[in-house]
Amino acid sequence: MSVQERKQRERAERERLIVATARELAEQQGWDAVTTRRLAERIEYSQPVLYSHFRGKREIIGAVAIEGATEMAAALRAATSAADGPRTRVTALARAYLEFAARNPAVYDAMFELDGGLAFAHEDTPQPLKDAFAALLEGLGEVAGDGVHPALFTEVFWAALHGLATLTRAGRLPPEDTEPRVELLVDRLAMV
Amino acid sequence: MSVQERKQRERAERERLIVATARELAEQQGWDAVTTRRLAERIEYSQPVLYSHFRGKREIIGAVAIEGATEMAAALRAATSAADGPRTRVTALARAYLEFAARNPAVYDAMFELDGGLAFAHEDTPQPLKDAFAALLEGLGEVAGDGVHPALFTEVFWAALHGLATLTRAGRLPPEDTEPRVELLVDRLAMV
DNA sequence: CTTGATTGTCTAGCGATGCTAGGATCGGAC
DNA sequence: GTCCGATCCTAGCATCGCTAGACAATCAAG
Repeated sequence: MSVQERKQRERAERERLIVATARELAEQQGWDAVTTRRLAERIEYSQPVLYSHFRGKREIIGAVAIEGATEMAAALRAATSAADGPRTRVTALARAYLEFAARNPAVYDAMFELDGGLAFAHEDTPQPLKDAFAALLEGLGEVAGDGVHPALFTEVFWAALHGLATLTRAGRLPPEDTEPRVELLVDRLAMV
Repeated sequence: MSVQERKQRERAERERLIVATARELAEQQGWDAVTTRRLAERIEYSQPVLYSHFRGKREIIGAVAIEGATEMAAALRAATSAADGPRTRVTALARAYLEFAARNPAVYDAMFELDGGLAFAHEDTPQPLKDAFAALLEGLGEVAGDGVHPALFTEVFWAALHGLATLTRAGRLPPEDTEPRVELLVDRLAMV
């Protein structure tokens, strides 16, 4: 039995290596540079090995997205738990979100811009994605205001953050004024 | 001279045909289906003809984006001019924006999701793009609130709309609650 | 220890992509 | 009628995601 277990471990290890390498390559040179050939060469295996772990490139992107969602949830919770008072918490959450997007552009793309073949807003949505939204909800629900459903408020606030993140990174918004934008957003949207 | 003029006219006409066909094909089957071969076949010319008009596929996407920006600006102005009172205007603007994105997904992608090789937030930004932002500014500047720069307010409001548009279309947000989201956004962000 | 089968991996190749070089063809100018 | 330049197409390159089939390593059975 031990032999099979070892093989399973090695297989899982290699799968992690694939995901980590894809992510690294995407962060370094963009997702366009993440071709199955280059990826295979970097992990020092041949192309078909990738397909014994994932159904295709989409699933690899999806795996990076899930990994990213886990990290984002942790980053958001770390930011909110270090702040006291609803207003401070929301601001910290917003900054943490935008910083995560700015520091991990490829991961953010995998989560929200690219097609990773993941389900959203369904029951079969992967747990890490649900959890990332839950982390948003935890920090934002308390400032939704009277008579406003926390989930609805979170969706709107999240959409605003997502818009700021993507438009800024795509060069549609000048990056200098990020801070006043965040303050305006929190000032107006959050009922504190 | 007349011969040259006719040829120029025909050339311009063919260029319009290329852009219109690319847009049509993208709306019908998505941008992935817009390959240079398929596009060439539809306009009944060979592939290289495309490259005598555009530097590459990116520039074709960019041309669709510019065309879309012109239309969006017109749609936004039509919506705001038909409404009276700041509050009604902003709501109409938001609805018009989201409706444009929902009804012209491929064009919206060309403008904001794909790389059309266009400059943004610079002096060499194409005029239609500047004008679309100007249309937003016209409708939103008056509700920025005291001490808030209209351009900054417009950026934030726009980012929120963009986030709603993209997250909804990508299936990240359930589409049913679009209307309450818009109302919440206008309620909170606009100082009316 | 040998054998046979199963598992794992690689080489080679398919169709499709964006893009380009070089030859053919057509039309206007003399 | 003849030439020349502009215009367009055929053919091809490198690269893409993905897969079939050959090959080698590994393990259980005799």
